[in-house]
Amino acid sequence: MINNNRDKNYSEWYNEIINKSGLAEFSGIRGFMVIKPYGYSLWEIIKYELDKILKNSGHKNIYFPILISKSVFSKEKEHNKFFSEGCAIVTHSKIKKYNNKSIIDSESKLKEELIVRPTSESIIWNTYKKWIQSYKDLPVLLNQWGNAVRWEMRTKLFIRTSEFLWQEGHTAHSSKNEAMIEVKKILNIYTDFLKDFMAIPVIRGIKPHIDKFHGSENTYCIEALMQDGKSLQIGTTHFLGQNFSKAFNVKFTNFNGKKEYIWSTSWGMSTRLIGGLIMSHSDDKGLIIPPKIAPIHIVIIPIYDNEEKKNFLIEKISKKLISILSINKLRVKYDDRKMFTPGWKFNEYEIKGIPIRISIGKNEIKEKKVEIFRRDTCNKIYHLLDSRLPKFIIELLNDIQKNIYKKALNRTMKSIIKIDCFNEFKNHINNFGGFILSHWDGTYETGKIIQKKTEATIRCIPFDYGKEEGKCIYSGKYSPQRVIFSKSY
RNA sequence: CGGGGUAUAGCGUAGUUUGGUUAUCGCGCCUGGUUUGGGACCAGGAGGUCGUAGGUUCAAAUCCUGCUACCCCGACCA
Repeated sequence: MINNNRDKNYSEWYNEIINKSGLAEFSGIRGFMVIKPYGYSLWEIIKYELDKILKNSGHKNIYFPILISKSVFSKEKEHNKFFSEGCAIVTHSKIKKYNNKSIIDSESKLKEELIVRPTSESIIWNTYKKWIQSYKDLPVLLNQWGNAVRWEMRTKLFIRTSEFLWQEGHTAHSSKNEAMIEVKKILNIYTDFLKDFMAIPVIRGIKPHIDKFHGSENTYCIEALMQDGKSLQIGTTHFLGQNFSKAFNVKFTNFNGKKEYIWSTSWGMSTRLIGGLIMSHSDDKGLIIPPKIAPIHIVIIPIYDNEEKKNFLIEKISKKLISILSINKLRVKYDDRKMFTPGWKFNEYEIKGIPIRISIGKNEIKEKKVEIFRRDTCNKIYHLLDSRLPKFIIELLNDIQKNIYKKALNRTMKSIIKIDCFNEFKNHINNFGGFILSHWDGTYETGKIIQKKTEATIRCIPFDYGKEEGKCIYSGKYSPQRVIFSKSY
């Protein structure tokens, strides 16, 4: 049972879901998270599926060190300035005992401080310059799975933690056009991944310049709407232009024998995906996990009887069902622990968001059927214990996947609204949240004033909405198209 | 980083105002038994440097100070 109510206290509901489902907890060091077995198995599946897609699209994996020397880190000025505001710095290499206390050995001070990577552009571009000489070496399409550390002021499990796990792609291209294509291609890969695997609909767009990745020319993003009406930036891709190749002096010789700076991109999605997943789908009974990324698709719970004979039959039938489902590549768990009652187990797996639960007891044996519970709707279905059952379950999983997406899509689409009056805008954002399509004059100042007065920010200039000219909702000045406003995480 | 709040067994808590026996209760945990169709029941048991470091006092969970962590609000937020 989740005690907090989604509608009343969203933040505490979110924390309770994570705690009770066993996904993660804070570690005792501010902002750093322990990902527990169930949470990590979820991350492993997300990683496995996304990794497969990235490899299929021509990317290879690499691994760069977690530490970056201060001088390398400092070379690209804009990105350096920004990340310098909050990073972890390694300065010493030894600890010694002094008056029975552990203290840093000042003699072990490093000649040059090392930065725990907040992102890897600098070290990667410092290395790429050794790898790239000719147009024949291009494109470089690499991806890294790792962690990053950013000294965050205010943290929230999975949504913003001081250390997070992610993938960061870093590509090098011979032309601006090719780099632009890459940035948009990855954004579409992310969009499809969110839709097809995580069942999360997103809005694609470009970040206003005031909100782009520092060191990039442009940042593209996908934004997802959470159940409390706030937006979450769930993935980004950056067109870095020639900023990093110039900062690290990475040139290639083109077809005509002339030297040119390289065009580059970077892009990433992180453990924030899990936060978005929780806030998109879960309800007051716990997590709801789309089958495609569920660590367990089906849990089978035997309901025991007093009579040994019947128990034997229950187990025999359960095990047969498990083997059939496993052959169909379904992840099945059989929970025959006798120290927990069926009711206890039902609650447990509902909190954990397992898509399908099957109960088998004396009633099922008598009537040669099974009780099937689907987590997304909490409906119970009965199906005969026959050869059509595996197919039925596979189709049911597909249906659950679709239904979870449909629900999130309806919620998101229903929230999108065009507003042209500032008072109406203010009221709407406070009462309903959601995505608001309004005109903006494109200036930093107007964006800030609107944020101060409404708490809403410009999430993105969307690709798929609001392509008409108009007047800024606040200043009345010219606006080339509508942008997406919302409160956000 | 600023403002506010909190910290007592694995979790949730009483006790703190007004210092004074052996720190309260529930859940969980362990043992035995009966149970098992929506978080079972009975009996017995274990578990505490009261966040941490100091200070005041005959005496500190309780009063004072520093530190740390967590929660809420704000600032910040590829």
